[in-house]
Amino acid sequence: MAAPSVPPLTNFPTVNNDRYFANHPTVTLIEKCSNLQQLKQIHAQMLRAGLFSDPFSASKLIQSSALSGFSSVDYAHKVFDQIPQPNLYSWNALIRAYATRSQPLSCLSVFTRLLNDCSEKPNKFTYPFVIKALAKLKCLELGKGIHGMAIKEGLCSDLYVSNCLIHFYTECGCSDMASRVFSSMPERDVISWNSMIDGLAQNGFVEEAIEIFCRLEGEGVRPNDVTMVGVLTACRKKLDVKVGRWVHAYIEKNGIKRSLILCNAILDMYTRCGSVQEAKRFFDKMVEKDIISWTTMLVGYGSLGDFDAARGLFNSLPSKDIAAWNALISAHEQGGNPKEAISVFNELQLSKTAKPDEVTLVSTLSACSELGAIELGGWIHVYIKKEGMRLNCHLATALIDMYSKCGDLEKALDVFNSMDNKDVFVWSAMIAGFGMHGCGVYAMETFEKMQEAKVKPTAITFTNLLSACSHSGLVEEGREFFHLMEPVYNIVPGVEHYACMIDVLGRAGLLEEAMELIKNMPVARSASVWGALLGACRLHKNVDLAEEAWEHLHQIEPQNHGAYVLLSNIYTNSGLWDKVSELRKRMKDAGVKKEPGCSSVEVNGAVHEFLVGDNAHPMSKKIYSKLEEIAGRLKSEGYESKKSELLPMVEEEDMQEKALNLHSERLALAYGLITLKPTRRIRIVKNLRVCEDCHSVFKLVSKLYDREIVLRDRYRFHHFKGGSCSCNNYW
DNA sequence: GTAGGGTTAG
Repeated sequence: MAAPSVPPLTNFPTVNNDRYFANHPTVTLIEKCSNLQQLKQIHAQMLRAGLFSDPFSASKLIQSSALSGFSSVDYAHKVFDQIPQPNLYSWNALIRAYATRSQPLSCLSVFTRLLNDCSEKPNKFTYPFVIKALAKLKCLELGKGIHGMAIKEGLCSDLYVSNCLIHFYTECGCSDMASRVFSSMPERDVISWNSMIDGLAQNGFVEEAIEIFCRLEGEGVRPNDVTMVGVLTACRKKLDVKVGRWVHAYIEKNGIKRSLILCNAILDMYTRCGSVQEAKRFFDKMVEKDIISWTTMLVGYGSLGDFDAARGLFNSLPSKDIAAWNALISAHEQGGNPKEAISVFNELQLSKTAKPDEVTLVSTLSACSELGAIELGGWIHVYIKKEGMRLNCHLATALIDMYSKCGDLEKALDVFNSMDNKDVFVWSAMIAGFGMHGCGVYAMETFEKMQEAKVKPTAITFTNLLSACSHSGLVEEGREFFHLMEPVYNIVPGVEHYACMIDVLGRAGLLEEAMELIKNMPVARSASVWGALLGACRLHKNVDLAEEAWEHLHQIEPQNHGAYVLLSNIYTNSGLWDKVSELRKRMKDAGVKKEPGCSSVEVNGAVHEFLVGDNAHPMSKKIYSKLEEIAGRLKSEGYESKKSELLPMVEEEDMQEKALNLHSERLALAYGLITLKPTRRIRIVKNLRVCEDCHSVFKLVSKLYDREIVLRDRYRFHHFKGGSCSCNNYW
């Protein structure tokens, strides 16, 4: 840029706030800058020309520095510091700069300085910026204070201030306060309505959001594209494709501007509401698409479990950002395909096309949890520390869940204790961890501490808590929590809570009380309710009630093979052989297949899977000879196998002894004994429940081989050490 | 007599 000729200073008055400055050719050039160098030139000329004595001209420079893409807010701050006597306009310019550049803390600190150093009071322009920063920080209490200040100054009738307050309160999850601001406004514009609709939808008040939208129509306000994005968010959360379709039609009919964001929101609504076909049809018609559109479509394929389509779409992306990787990883993780999720994560690491972010790590950690892949999980923990990522609540929850489900409760507790501000998810995950390891008392203690920390429990917290009670035999406590849920915590017990409670009562042998509870349930009885009762009947050898429970369960889930196996075990234990064969025939006729047992053990970061009687593993021979060695040692210790469990499902009598030895968890155990150093714990994950015989064998092996073994089965953890198990045979 | 607010994917 050619240097503009600077008129001599004497031609211009030097008085503050004189409007002649605004027309100064140098000042008008500010907006035309397209790089930092040009801006710096202007800055220098303005200093030379003495234009900084006019706060207005200097503030123009602040605005340009802060809002242009080529400059920084730090630079804007330097400009501010050169203004000899900044007025409110200059202060506001700097506050705005920090607010829009997402530096809310700096924004607040400048605001505080303004209160002390500026002779003028903050005005209707100051408040919106400050409230925006507070919204970003979700500082509810501070925001209420600022709200109070604004009221005192009589600024709350200002449209902008009120609109910001609505946004602020909904960001803080305080929809009530937002509604109060909204209804007290003397005048509202479309932005007021939009903020209210979107805020309600984001906070899960979907009915209310749609209601407000209907009211907006009645009051003659014309909705715009942003309005419709909010309404679609509500539809998406409601999972109501009918309302979604109606909204889509409304957009077409009323000629609402179809911005890219709005189109993406329509697309997202269809995929989330389960109509991937409609999403695809819409997607194909979209004129403009961005990475969000593609990723949304990818998520849609993932939700259908169509991994090939998801992969195909992913491969066709010209540039793969981290969100696209995340969508693919999450599709596999959510679709019950954790191994593939981990393999995509490894591919991402190798490709280096994007850097894993928090979402990537959370999804991958979930996959590790499912597989019991503690080495990779631990590696991710180290990665988080190495990269200096802040351990937020999402990551902490995922880590606690991973360590718990991989059998390392100590590490889970370390993560838990390292967190300063724990949200309800973090607390609940820790309660679940204690529960599955049979530490019910600690789970309860954690719940107490959670209340001291003033964190409100959710329905999930109670599921975890009740499940902890059942795994530890805490009947009294379970009853008490269950009965306090609604009156004290305002959480209506759902079917999952009833199922846990029946488990609590049933395991303790209180079958009548359990049955009574089932009879009086105000919600529909699920398979899990009858399953819990059936399990209790096995433990307490009640054939009649078992048959009743099984019939109900069978009605709901005719293909549930676990139910067949359980009932069959109950018959076997009572010597009802006729009923066993009758049941076996019924199972065969119904075409129900027993899910094959599958166990995995992680060695050097790789997860090795074993099916029943598997000999696919390259070290198969060694594994079987190890199993023979174990059998020999057990025999010499006087151990005799107990064949009652699961065996009726094996056809030939002489296969029974062999079949026991072929149980997948034993193969995994043998492989662990061969490959892991004697000091290392062996961690095994099994998809089904461990049978009684294997449980006894594991106890003995832990003593004879002096090994710690951690086994996670379908229901809980078993820590074997020195010949005993942490579950105290209560499972 | 200068300025300001709301939206989409994981």
